Amino acid sequence: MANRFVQKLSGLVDLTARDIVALEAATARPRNYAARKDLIREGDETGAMLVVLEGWLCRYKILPNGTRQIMAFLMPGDACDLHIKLLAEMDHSIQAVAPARVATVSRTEMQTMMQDHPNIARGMYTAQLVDEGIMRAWIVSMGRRSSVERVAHLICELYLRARTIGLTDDGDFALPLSQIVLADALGMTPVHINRVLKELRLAGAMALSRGSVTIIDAGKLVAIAGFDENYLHRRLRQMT
Amino acid sequence: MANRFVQKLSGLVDLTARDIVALEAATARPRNYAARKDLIREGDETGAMLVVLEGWLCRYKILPNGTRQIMAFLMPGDACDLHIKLLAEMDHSIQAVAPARVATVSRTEMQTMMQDHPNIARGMYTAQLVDEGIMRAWIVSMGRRSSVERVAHLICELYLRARTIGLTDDGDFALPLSQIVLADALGMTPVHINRVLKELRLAGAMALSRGSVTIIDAGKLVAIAGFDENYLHRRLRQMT
DNA sequence: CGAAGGGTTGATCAATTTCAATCGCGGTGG
DNA sequence: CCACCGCGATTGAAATTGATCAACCCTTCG
Repeated sequence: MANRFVQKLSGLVDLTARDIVALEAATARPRNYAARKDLIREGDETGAMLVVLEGWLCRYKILPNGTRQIMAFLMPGDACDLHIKLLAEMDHSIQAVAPARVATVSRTEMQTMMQDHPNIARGMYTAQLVDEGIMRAWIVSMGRRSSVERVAHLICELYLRARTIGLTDDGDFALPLSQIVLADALGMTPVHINRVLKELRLAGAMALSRGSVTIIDAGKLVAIAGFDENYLHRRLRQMT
Repeated sequence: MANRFVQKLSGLVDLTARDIVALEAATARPRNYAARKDLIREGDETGAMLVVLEGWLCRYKILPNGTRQIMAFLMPGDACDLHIKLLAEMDHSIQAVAPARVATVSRTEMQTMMQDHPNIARGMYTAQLVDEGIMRAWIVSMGRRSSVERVAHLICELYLRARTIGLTDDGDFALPLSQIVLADALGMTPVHINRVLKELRLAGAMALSRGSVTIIDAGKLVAIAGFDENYLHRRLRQMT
């Protein structure tokens, strides 16, 4: 099975065979985590950078009133928190939302690799910029989109991200997220998520069941979401 | 008047006299922008990094339905989009919300400075991590806080950020944001912002008028917001 | 002096949450 | 093997939050 980290970076920059060897070596000893297992908790001292090879993680925070907000999903190929060692402690937690295989790369290891492999450095910085764009898109969704638009937008985003790392099968892809997790990510109640999903299904746009999404009518879904993929910056090869 | 960029970075890392000279040289030729002036528009080719010296900017995006969402405020000392040249085009716009004085630093200039001044490099990466934490906090606010909590939380954040660069005067600070701008930042309507501000004033927590905020009872405001300053990472000196 | 842009308030409306109940499924212990 | 349990999914009805619509006021600025 392909190394998703290599696959993702090679979608952002050109990698040489040497670069690929280095990336594979750095992620050669992954660990497995069960769903719902916390990898890092808010308040923990900062540690190594994580690289997701299989499965899904999320960043989240629990509020004083007990509600939870998910701020990001990390799927295979995604890395989190380059340079994180510069901060003293984590301001949020990271959890596996589905069974995951995750490699850890220490800051020094990463720094050495980035010094020796400028393509990798460029790729990492680019990935970080894209992740920031994704966060901004989430802010926009939460602030100014209705619940239906919000759900549709998130599915569009996740579908495209999954597709660039080869995890989609035509209009289908595995989405190992319960409606409760979706609710925590979109700032809604599980009850309302359920109604919105029904609406999208009846509209013939998409259907979610047993851990996988079927895009029934992509055009319709994109129209409902008001989705513009520019923030995912998928056309990078031609830049300097 | 102190160079706010220097002031901000020296709150994150120790700077030598040489570092400070380099930073001052890099920001020596700022330009002035009137309120509401766009510095960068969505779709523009990416350019230099901006450094705010005086005044306030915001990042924002206009949706198809004409509404606007602000995703970040940039105050004096804040820099935006280190490495931005790695992306082909901007996925959002940046505008002055108040009259601003802004320096631009090209990517090569910045790279040279970071190579020659490791402290500056550490400071820039740290600042970027903090900015990401701020974005995540905004996602949490939009997703899981009520309108009163949201307003209170934003004011707490802006107050602390302003204080670390020396822009506060006891419980007072200049907040050059109209209620309309606040509404665009918090995903609410101006009408509702107005009612929430009234509520906070009547509760004796804070008051906003003519471009400045007075924190009447900080404890009360923090309690209403459920504010935890950890995400601003203000105690960094002791790290490696 | 007049116009424009914010700020303020009231009344009504719509979206989403809350509360409550039921259903279905996979896993577990007997 | 089967009854039971717990969690997620689903649906209905009531309650609440925040949006919308519509004035009016005040200050600033040309």
